[in-house]
Amino acid sequence: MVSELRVRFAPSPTGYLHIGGARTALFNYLYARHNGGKFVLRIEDTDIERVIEDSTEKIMQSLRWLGLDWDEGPIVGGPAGPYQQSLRQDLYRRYASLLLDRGLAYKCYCTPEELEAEREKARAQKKAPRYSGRCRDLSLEEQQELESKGRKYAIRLKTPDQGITVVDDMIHGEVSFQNEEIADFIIMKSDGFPTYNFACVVDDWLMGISHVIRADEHLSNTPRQIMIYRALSAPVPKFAHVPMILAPDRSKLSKRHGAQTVEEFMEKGYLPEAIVNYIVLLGWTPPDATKEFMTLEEMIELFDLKRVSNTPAVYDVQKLTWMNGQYIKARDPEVLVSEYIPFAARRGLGTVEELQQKKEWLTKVVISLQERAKTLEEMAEMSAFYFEPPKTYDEKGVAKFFLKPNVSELLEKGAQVLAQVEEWNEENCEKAYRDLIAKEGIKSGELIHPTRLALTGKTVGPGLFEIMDVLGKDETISRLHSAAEYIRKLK
RNA sequence: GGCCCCAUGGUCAAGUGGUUAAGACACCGCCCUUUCAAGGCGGCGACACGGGUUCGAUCCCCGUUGGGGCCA
Repeated sequence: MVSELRVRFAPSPTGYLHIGGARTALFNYLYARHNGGKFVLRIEDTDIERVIEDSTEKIMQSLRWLGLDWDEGPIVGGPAGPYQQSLRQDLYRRYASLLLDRGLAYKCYCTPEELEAEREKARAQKKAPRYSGRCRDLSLEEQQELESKGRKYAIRLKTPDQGITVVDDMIHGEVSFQNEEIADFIIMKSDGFPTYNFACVVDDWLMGISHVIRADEHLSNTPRQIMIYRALSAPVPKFAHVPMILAPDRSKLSKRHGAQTVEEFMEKGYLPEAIVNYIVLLGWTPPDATKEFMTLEEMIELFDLKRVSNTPAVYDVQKLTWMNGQYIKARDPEVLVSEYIPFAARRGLGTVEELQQKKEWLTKVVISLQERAKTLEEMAEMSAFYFEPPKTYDEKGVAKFFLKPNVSELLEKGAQVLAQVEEWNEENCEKAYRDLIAKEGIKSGELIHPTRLALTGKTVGPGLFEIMDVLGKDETISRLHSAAEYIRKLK
């Protein structure tokens, strides 16, 4: 039987899914799909102290929202479950005692204080602070004596102290580590829980993971993991350590860097396709390096670990935002309206139900803002004037357009000619206005600018006649009168 | 501290032992236009440094510096 290609994404539920994690998940997903393999999701919640309530759910929600569905894992199940480390504790214990029985691991009774003292001493002598191996050759009697004193033990793996361990990495090539640098390390802590490296290896092995694609930061852990595989007589998978995504200050991504979790981007009105497209380009380029826009399907088609770079990338919100704008611009308005509604509701423009009723009208609103808004949140913000007349007028605009002579009269005339328009649409509004402009012998801007300010309170926005069309006849004329009135009072 | 990884413009990033060293975002200018956005055109801007190897290095090797990570 040809062994199956299986990859996994193994987040630990200590927070939300951030950009870096999402990118790692995406690479795994693409590699699996491109090669017809399986994509497994595993939750590494062994370190219970650091687990944050609900974050498993949040992470899974974010993955789904991005369109990265897993073949095996929580919710969907699978033959190698359970897919949560907290439910696999007996497995870790079983294999740890197996290693103990085979003499490949041993019990260590050292207390944290003793270990710390040892480290201090090493540091004082300017030596590498490594575990001495003092419990390695304890006799059974010695062990029993320590245990009778109530000493707890951790389990350490016996590591070779000569030779080298080579990590054959698909991205970095062969990376060698001196075995003497690696002391006997703990695989089971004295509280009975496995360490990260041990749980990870037991799971990857038992879950049949053939390719471990994960962030660079784990490269240094890999020789230790390889030692565990060997002790377990388990096949060593292929490794691919992808470069990390760094915050703008070039440090590791963390809470203090502001918006960077998938959930936050979702709440700000970024589209999942745009996020996926942006992050796939962080560390990978398609064969045609000038091709930037891709659907998930195209990425699956083109993805190849060989074209993943080995240099860390700083993510740039500006470019993500630009790309999001491009996606909004290209989106089917019918679809975009539904995505826009929750943001409009949050902006206080009505309840979701009310807005749903006005979908047809809102489609026009959305179309008028589509090529201007970079996010859905921004679109909701920009759309506010369609819902209510301006409460105030842009200050600079007032100085520039309202304080000119005869402006209120001009706006009244505008209202008059518009009142004559029978079939209210963009073309007819424009025609009425153009005729008036010609008749008055003025430049078009002299009428158009104050009108925009009157209608929206702003000096920027969609095309004027498009605004009129969306606003409707009565509302347009009423806002023109209000502005004319406002101007008269200014004097 | 020890070990490991990395180094092309501000950011992403292509690329080769000989190239005018792509492209995108951002920035600047011009055009279009009723404004903004979008779009079009153009501009600014890079092979970290020092040694080698070579007829020739951005590319290969070594070191330095810088950044990042892991272990403790």
